[in-house]
Amino acid sequence: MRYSAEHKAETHERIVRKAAAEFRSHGLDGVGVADIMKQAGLTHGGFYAHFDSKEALYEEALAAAFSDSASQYLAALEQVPKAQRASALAAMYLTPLHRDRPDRGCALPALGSDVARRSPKLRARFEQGVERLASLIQRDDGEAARGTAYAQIATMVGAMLLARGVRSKTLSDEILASARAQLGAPEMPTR
Amino acid sequence: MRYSAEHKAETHERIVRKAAAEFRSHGLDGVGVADIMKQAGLTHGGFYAHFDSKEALYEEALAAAFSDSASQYLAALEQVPKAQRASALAAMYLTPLHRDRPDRGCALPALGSDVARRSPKLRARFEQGVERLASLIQRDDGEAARGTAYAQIATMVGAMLLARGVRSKTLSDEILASARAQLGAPEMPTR
DNA sequence: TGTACATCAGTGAACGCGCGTTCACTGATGTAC
DNA sequence: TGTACATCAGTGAACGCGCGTTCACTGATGTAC
Repeated sequence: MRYSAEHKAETHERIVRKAAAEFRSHGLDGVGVADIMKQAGLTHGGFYAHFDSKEALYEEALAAAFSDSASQYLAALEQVPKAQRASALAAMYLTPLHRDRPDRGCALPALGSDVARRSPKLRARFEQGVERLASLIQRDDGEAARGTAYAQIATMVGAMLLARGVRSKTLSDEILASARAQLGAPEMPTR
Repeated sequence: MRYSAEHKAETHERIVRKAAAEFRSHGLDGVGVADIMKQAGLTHGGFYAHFDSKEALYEEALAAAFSDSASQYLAALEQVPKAQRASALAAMYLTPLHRDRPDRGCALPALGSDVARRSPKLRARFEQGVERLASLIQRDDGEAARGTAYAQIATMVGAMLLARGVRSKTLSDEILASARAQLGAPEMPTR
């Protein structure tokens, strides 16, 4: 059955979106091509009409994950005065909801350990995600501002990583709370 | 060929040590039982004389990884006045050498994303690693001190995660440097 | 003390399963005439 | 405008490979007598 070009583009995007969620939930090795295709309502054989390899999907899915979360944060931060954006981002980021829903959250803590061992191409995508998140909270483009932004992103990402890895919910909450406090994030975050 | 009890214990420890290094380098799914046994100078069949399953090895290897790095840091920090220990740990931790040698480094950034999706048992081990690292820099046992310690660990772990994930060496160095600056770490770290 | 037997760490072949990828095929729709 | 052919997204079986795990076997050493 032949389909139109728009139909193909839609299908392609649907696969990428599902993959972006599944990879963040279960890791790059934790989901198979067949799983993802099934989630997109297709059979596994058709995968290669859309992608050269699973690796190619990694790249698109990672980019999609960053686009999702970045635009989410961007929309919310637009309504916040520049001076408060850094702490507002921390407040949005460091929530129990974000911890408990990695499939919809930031790909940095979800896939960081994994991506560090993958291809330079994939790490270049990861890098774009880091830069994008950092750019949300840079007040100006001085060197010092860049440095501060990276350190804050590191705190956010590290806190999320630890909060997800730890077994005790109490400790997990405490880790998020202490990172929020460190970054001057308001107590009860919006969103 | 039968061996003495000490021989068995030595072999067991050798397997665990190799596993601790290999898992940190290549991830829990990135190394097979056969790889590890080969590294320990044995064949894969003998694995089950030492461990019930690969999962059991995960647990021992993670504990061993934390013991290694914790005792390493502990020895160095003993010679540092209590008030400077937090920044001294940051200086030791946030080095290019640590970034480039995950096999000998902290398991938190190396395996965090992975462990977050594993069994509660494994996450309990991970939690012990977090507590251990945090305890190195707690000045007293007040609640505030605990919180500060967690936030600092998060910054260190997050910075290492990002520094390893990013493709550009320049950016990677910059991330480490900004986290060091954030944590008041001396410029040229020992070790 | 010397001897026969039991033990069990380690070997290497084999099993079963899942996964990425390939391939022959389908059939609805676009295109050429 | 109508018709024959070409295209190609999607199907589902199959392939090949790696991996965790099992198993029959080995043989040096500990133990019982």
